[in-house]
Amino acid sequence: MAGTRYRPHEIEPKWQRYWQAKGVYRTETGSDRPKYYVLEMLPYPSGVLHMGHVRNYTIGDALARYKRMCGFRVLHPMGWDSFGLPAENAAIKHGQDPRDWTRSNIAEMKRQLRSFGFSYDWDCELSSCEPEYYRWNQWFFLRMWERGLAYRKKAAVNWCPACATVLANEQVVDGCCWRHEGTAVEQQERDQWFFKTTAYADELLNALEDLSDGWPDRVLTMQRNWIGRSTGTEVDFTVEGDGDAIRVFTTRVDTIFGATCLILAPLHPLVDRFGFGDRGQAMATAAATKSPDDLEKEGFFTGRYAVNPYSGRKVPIWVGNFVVMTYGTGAIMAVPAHDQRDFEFCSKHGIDIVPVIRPSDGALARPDDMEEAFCRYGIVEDSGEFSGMDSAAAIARMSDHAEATGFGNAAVTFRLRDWGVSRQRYWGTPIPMVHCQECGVVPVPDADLPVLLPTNVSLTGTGESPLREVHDFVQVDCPECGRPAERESDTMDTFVDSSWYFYRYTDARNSLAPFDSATASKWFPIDQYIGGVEHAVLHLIYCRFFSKVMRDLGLIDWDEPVQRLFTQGMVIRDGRKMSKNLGNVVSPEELLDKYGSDTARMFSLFAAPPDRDLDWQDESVEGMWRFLSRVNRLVARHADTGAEASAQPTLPADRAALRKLHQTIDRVTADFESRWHFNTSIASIMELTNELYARENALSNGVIQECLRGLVRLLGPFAPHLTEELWHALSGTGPLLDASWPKYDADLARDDNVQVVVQINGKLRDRLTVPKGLPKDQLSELARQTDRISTLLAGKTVHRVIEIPDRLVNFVAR
RNA sequence: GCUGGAGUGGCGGAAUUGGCAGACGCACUGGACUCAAAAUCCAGCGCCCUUCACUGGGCAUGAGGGUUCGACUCCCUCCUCCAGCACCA
Repeated sequence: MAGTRYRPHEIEPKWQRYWQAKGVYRTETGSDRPKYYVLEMLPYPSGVLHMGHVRNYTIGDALARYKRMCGFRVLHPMGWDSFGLPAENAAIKHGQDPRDWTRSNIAEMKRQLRSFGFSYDWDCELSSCEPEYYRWNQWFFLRMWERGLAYRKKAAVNWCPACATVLANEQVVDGCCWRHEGTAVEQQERDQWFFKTTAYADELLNALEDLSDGWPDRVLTMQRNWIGRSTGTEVDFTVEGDGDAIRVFTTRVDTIFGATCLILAPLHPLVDRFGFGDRGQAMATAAATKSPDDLEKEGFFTGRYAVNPYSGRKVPIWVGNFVVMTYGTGAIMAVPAHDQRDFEFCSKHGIDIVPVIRPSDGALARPDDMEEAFCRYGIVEDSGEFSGMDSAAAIARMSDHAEATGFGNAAVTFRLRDWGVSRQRYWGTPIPMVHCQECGVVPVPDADLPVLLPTNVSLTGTGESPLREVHDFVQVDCPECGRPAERESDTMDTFVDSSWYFYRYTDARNSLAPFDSATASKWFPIDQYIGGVEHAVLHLIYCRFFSKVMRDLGLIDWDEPVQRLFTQGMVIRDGRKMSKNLGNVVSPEELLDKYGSDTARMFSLFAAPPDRDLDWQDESVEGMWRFLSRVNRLVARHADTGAEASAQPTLPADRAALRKLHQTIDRVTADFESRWHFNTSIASIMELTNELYARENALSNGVIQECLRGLVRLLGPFAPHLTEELWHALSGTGPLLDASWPKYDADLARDDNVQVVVQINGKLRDRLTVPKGLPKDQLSELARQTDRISTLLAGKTVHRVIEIPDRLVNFVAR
């Protein structure tokens, strides 16, 4: 029975118990209803739900409920990204076991999620720190190893002193750690495991085009930039004296006759060979700790020369701090006349400037007059047989020439690097590899998976993997020769865990495989993925890479896992992102205690369109509480009347109420189907509520029942507890999710009369109420006859009449 | 520097296709109810001018220009803010 007071703290737990007892959110399988997979990014179990989570899950939950009511079978799962540093740091700080800490956080967060009433099917819950899950990380690692997609190499890697571990390139932000703003990332040489993401660089880039319908432009652009494909030419310069070649990559081979020196990256192997290894190291370290803006271009001459294969010109070999080892070939040709950075470097160090490109409408610059490089395309000069060509033609011909002569070729370079997955930390998936003196690097056989993460490890946070000290773990027999060997002690980046988890949801208890392909194919691709934009180039590239690998392993037969992606905005308060550090957080728990979850959900959807940042204002939450109370009171007054719902108008006001109802159905449905501007959906439901309040006593019983049932169902995806309560009171049945989404009736929604605006010379002068659909000439005739218009038009000549039926008449008059 | 997004009342925001700018909500003001308060209900609420009042008029969507009968919306120039990328050769 609906009470007259809105009491969320009574009804919310009641209906949560009811949903759980009835198994309302269990995923429906084996029906022929169309599928819909709605997924929210899984949280790290920090133990505290914050407003960002609530916003994310409220959007997903509204969509899941809407689709359910529209007749889809919906997969709406939730899990835990439960490996990672905070657990380990808590262990170091408070001496707590990471496993216990994580599990109790999960229990707490799950309780919070349940108290919000999100419609998750907890039967597919997964937690990445459990062996049942992470054994499949290891399984994927072995498959990638077999295909050469997982490999080990010594490399300069990003080292965060605060995390005491290595970071992937994607985890370095402005030269600092993504978790430790202000902690500069250092470069260290280490043996590391990598996943060969670059093997799919072209495909990852090209497939972005297919995603353009369902993914935000912002994310597509970010990924495009991150992959950073650029086309150019690779050219060998021969080192004088020892016949070695230095290969450079350039996008402007047309300028190569103007190359006046070569510049090597400080960590280029030749720098060491020339005897400047230490100096190069020092330079690399100094450069890595500064942002590009503050870095003066510095360098030194190696005393060696190389020969330009096109011109035969002998050029000095320098080392420069602005040349990056990890891009292109780690060496560049400097063309100071046509590249601004080279210009600055060469001017500073007294290296020749030789212009070879002139503007198509001008003359070749004189080196002494140049104040900056001329970087645009133009006409090639002083370049032997290529002189006189325009840049584009020269680039093509010169690349061909390099290839024909054998000193180079056209080439494509990517900014994307292979994904470094080694972490020198405890709380992650053990890498399933063994190092044997005899056999080298040997994979752990499938039959021996999972390689269990040992317990009772002493955690110090010193920088070496804590697992190195666990002798039972490290000392193993070589799987190949049986002799004593050492287990790999690095663990995997936790982004490995989240790269494929959404497949596991479809078959979460499978102990024979990561998932069953046939089962997954019943749900994939993910119809709608929802999460924060901060994962645009981390998770969202890694998971695309994983899907491509899985496809090549024959596990799936599609290319992309996520059909549509939605990135929600941040929650802001006092102009800043809500964060514990800034002390401006609103805890969802507080909100729950004060208003209940429906109010919190409604507000987080109403305050801003979901893709924009949400400005949190405490007073506005109060307004949402008032609205729900209003709905509750309205429905309570008409529940239990025994009246049947009827869409037949009998009283004069009935027609208007039904019209408003169907106009609202139209708007809310449209918002779900296209724009996702739930703030306007809720606004229109408020309008409907206001209208019903205003007409309440003038409506027939049948029509008011009809309108209320419509109202409650429209509100259902946003405020599930209150509407469940009201739906039971109105209809005597439930759950509301089994009720169908209200059907829009265009006839009922149609206005009989419309207000038409009358303008003179584009200025609003009068309004007119006319029957809808009134033809053009009749409309302007009526408009002309009104008192105001006829007065204003008197003595003027009407040159033109613009008529938009049902909207406006504009007299152009003088 | 490059790329993407945004700029509308005191505030969050609306205007879906070039057609009434400010829906809906917050805050505020006034009224009703009440012994009183809370809650609730009703009304008002961009700026300026005009009128005792009814009213009437002008201005206004970051700035300036353009296209159009008509521009928050399209085009050009510029400013500010947010985000991402960046000696990427």
